[in-house]
Amino acid sequence: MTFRLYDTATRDVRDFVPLEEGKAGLYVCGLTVQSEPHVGHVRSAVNFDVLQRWLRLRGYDVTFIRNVTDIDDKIIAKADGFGRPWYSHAAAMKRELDKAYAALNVAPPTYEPLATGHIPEMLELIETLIEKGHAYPAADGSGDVYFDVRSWPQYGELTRQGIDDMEAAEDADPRGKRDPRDFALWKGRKESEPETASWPSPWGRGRPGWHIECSAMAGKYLGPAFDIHGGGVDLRFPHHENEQAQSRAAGHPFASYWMHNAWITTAGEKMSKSLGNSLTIPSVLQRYRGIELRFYIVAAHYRSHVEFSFEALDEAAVGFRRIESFLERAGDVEAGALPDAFVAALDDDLGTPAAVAVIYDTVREGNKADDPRPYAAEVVAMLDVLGINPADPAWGTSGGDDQKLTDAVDALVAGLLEQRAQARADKDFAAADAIRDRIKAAGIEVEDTPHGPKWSIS
RNA sequence: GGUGGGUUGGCCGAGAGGCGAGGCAACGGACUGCAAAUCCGUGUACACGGGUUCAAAUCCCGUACCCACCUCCA
Repeated sequence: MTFRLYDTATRDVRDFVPLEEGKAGLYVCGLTVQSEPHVGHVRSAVNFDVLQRWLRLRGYDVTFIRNVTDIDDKIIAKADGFGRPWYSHAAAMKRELDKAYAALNVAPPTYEPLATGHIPEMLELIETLIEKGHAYPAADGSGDVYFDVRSWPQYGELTRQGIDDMEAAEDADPRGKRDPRDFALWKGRKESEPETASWPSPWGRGRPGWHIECSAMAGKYLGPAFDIHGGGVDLRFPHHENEQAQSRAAGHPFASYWMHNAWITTAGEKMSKSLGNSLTIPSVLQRYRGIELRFYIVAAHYRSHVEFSFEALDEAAVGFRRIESFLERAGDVEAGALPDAFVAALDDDLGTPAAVAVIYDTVREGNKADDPRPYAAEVVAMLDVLGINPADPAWGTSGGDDQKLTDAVDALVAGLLEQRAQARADKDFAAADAIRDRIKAAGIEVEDTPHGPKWSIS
């Protein structure tokens, strides 16, 4: 059985055939670090994290590049609002992003290049495009350089659009463009912009256009041709279309497969960066554990639109706790083998919903069995693939004060449970229940198990 | 105008021609002193109208509604 994935470019599910046997080169568009990350951003990261884990488990030597855009219009504009330089703002938001990734157990990529660290590579690519007749410096002396879409007949092939069918942007400032659809490879510095946000170039000081960074960095770290390019659906056009056009026009075959994750919306609206609402990662993590949010994300297919709601997240969290309590009952086990159905699910375009169903089936079998451990071993292995194994150290240890607090509560509850045990032994159930109710009033649930009573925070 | 996607039971969410994915909730039962947990059972769900087929949620035609992208976006 081979891994199959949906390729946006061909619009069908195809066998994954890497360019080089046993290796997989993966480039994913990360974020523009302009504001706090929200649930939608993290969905993309989690989806591609699962892809990375699956490819590795499938035996591929994976090179995973996920870039960070740390210079662009919005960053400059937003930094102004904070009263700090653009680079300071970008760095601060990058730290928030890293925290969010860590909180969701998103494994780090092989390398995480910054746009500002690759200006020479971009300039080189732009010059190649000019030499080949696919780009030109603006005639208006602005210092801008544009990609000439009319010079590239395949323009629009990724998203199956004809140039003449495209609407020109309403706010399109024709500037020095030959065609309104031409896009900026390089932006000449404007007087209003900070000097620090510009770099020297053959066309004067300026900064890179948005798309060129990905072409340059993918080329540098993965080579002119690589296997998979990913990102959110919104990036298909213009970003990915432009990336592909400029890379291929420069003579690079570029990506073999394109993967795009769907949106998470709220109240029917997409989470735009401008909303800045309650769905930032820090705010969601005040109410739910990272592992619960990740489970919620992974329980839906990456290509399906998700309408975010706290009710749905609640349900997911409750369901996930059933898996966790099964593992607690089973005790410590090593990861075992993956059930065939689970492997088949992930091989089929990362079918995580079907994979989660296999986890639940296994949990049920384990709950029925005299010895749950073999089942727990399978469950642990499956959870590891999805990045939601509660025992994974990535979720952090609750040591220190938490542990001291737990010990203190345990000592107090233990005394009460002894009294209750005595009452039960005396068949004085009214007294026994009164003790249990009193403990419950403090927010602690008592359950009787074959191994004696157990308490947990309710 | 162009391009892509969607509409599944009380709710979430898979599936892409033929045994009702899975979860949450609800109800009944087993277990329990009672609970909890766990297990067993209970649902005739596929936007609408036609069509193809022995068989359609799944394919075809049409209709309605929703969403995304068209140079800031995960």
